[in-house]
Order: sequence, then C-alpha cells, then structure tokens
Amino acid sequence: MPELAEVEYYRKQWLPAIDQCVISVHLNAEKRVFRGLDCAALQSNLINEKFIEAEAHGKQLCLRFGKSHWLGLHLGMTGKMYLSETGELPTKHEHLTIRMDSKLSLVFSDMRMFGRVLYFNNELPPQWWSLRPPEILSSEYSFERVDTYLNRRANSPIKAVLLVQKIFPGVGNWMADEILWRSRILPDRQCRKINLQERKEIYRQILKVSKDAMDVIGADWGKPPDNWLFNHRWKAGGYCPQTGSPLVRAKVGGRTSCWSPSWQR
DNA sequence: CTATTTGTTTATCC
DNA sequence: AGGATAAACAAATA
Repeated sequence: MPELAEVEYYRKQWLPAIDQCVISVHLNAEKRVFRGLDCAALQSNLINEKFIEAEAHGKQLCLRFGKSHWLGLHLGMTGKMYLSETGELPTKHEHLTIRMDSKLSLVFSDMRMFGRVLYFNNELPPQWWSLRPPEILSSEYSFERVDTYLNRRANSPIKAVLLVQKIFPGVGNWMADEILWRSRILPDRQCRKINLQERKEIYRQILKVSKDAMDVIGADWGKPPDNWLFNHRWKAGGYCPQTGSPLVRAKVGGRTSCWSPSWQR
C-alpha cells in the first residue's frame, strides 16, 4: 500500500520514541525482509544507542540511531510501522521489534514481505541514503527532469514511466492513476505522443497530487474527498467523479490501472 | 481452487 | 548500452 503519503504517515508513528535508547533488537533473520543483511550486526550494534531521527524520502525511510547507525526501511506492498507496549508478543508478521528504554517498542511488520530492512554502520551515510534523487515537493524538482525522462522512455506507456522511483520518488499505483486522471491523459499513451502542453499539465499534477496526498493522508491518514479518483478506483463498478460515466480497469505497464474513457484521452 | 493485490528486482529479448 | 517487458517474490482475501 504505502506510497509517498502513507510512508510519511508511518514515519511519524515512531516519533514518540525519539531520544529514547535501544534496549534490545528482536528479529528473525530468515525472513525475506532481511535478505542480504548482516542481522547479527544490526542486533548487537543498536543496543544502548539513542533513536535520534526518522526521515522519509519517497518510499525510502531512514531511521538514525546514535552517531553512526543508519536503519533503512522500505514498506513494500504491505509494510507498516507502529509502536507496541512492553509485554506484547510479536505477531506472525512483526519481523523487527526494537525495544526502547521506556514501555515502548518500535515495530516493523510486513505481511507479504516485499519490504526490506537495510542497515549501515558509519559516520557517513550509506549510498541508499546519500544518492537519493530530488524529491517531488522540493525546490530542486524541475519540469526539465521530467521532460527529459519522458523523452528517454519514448516508447513506454506514461503509466509505467510514472512508477520509476529515481524520477518520481514516492509515486505508486494509485498516485500514478490519480495524476493521469487529473491530467486527462490515458495511462497507455506512449510518452512520445504526449505534447509539451500535456507534459506541463502532468508535471503540475505530479506536484499537486503529492501535496494533496501529504495534506490528507500524510497528516493523519484522512479520507480523501470524493472529487479525487482515489475513492472510486479500487473496485470494478466505479464512476468518474468528473463525467459520471463508468471507470475502466485493466493492466497497463504490468499494473492494474483505472481510468475514465469519457474524461481522459 | 483460482485470481487478485497500493512494489521492486532480475532476467531476457531487442 | 540501454530500453521494454514479464516473471518472481509471499500471503491474505474474494
């Protein structure tokens, strides 16, 4: 589930434990979310370190402990972050539990295990954090960057292109559909057939959907208003909030997409 | 039992 | 080399 705003929401769930110190780290190294990771180092190194910062960049999270400990989390399709109280036993999908010197524990759960845990011990940040691309809601994010990438992916459907995290950090399936619906562009339009004016509109909506999602979902997981595509796209039988005509669902670029044939072209 | 799922990586072909 | 596409991953839900 987690896209830009959902990740931001989950980031905030751990904040009450900021400035607390780690007592112990509980994990099952066999789980897929730890693939390629030195779990023993993570387990022993965090002890007695202070939880100092929780940042998110697109869908990537970075939790900092002490001076040199960088914990990365990616929530995949079903990842969640929340706090638990001492004494609660980990459930089936709670793969990482960090017990703090209070009654709180930091919990990462992920049913489908498409998510991932990263860990790096150094005063300087790891590459997965230092090499992050410009964020959509930052001042460095430019139309030129988007335009250039659409040129490079000339033969791809725009829907598939919007899911590329290096260029559109945080955009996932529902945000891509929302952006294209608001821009009135069909998801399977080839990038080469999208003109300058349309590209500018797509760029504008990338920023707008990101901001709207942060305001509504990122703040407190609020329910989006009915004039977004969001509330109508999930199951078959929905209607376009603009035209009232039926929405269509089909795979585009390998992902289930939803659009309004009477509104987009 | 089958089909589906809000994500990413890897393999394969072009 | 780099783009385009599909499969693989895992588990719950309909």
